[in-house]
Amino acid sequence: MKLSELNFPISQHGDDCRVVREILDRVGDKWSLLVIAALDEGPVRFNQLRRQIDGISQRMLTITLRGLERDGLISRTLFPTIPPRVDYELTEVGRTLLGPIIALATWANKNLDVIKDARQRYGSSPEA
Amino acid sequence: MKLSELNFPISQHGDDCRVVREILDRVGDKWSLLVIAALDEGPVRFNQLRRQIDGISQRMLTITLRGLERDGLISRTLFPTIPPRVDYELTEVGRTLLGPIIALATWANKNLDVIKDARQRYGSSPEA
DNA sequence: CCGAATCCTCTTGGATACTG
DNA sequence: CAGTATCCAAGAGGATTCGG
Repeated sequence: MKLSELNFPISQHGDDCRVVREILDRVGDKWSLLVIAALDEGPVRFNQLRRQIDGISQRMLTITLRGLERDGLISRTLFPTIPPRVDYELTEVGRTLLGPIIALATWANKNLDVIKDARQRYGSSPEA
Repeated sequence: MKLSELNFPISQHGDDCRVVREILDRVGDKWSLLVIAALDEGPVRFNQLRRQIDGISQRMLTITLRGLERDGLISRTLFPTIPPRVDYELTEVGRTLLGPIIALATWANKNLDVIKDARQRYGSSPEA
């Protein structure tokens, strides 16, 4: 399959761009895919997510979760207990994103070493 | 398949992150995937790419191409003619990325409308 | 525990002008 | 044609502090 076959309604020339771009604008940020990946196995609480993702700040976790909720990819459930408890969970739509993510992750697992090697060589060739 | 099954050598808890993150750090920028997509059908020259991608600046095209070349995803061929001519082409490794990209693009085509609708509703609920 | 608000820094990336 | 170099604006994102 060619990428150009994907944009039936939209483009004529190189607008393969548009579609790819629009996804990247959603999930291409620093944390979105990680949050989705972290929700792979079921509902998770806020601070649990925070520990799980490692490196994410409270602020960015909140922002990322809001964005994903806003786009209908995750759902937020508040238990009005004291202290409060909030569960985040993938929606039906959100779960369908796991496929592409796994495809990317699998690719990464296979090719990360190759890429790192390539970078090594590239970095050492200009000099010396 | 679960995402957690992917990280055989690396992690123990939520480090599903690492792998996904490392790819995103490579191709998650504003232009990399678009350049790769643009090279889908074969070798392309610099300014041809520039027109094809639409919106990319000369500077960013150069930077993006260097990065992808450095990582061994594309190859650069210089024809020392006057005026000079440079062809960019996906490498073997680079072509394998087309699969995951297409998976993402396909997902986007299916779900972009759903996402936009979700955002509409989300935006209108707080107020009113 | 969950989150909002403020501040401040660093990176990304666009515009422009110049070279071989 | 195919870049490189410089300048600059905008935004992403971290640290910290406060609130329910």
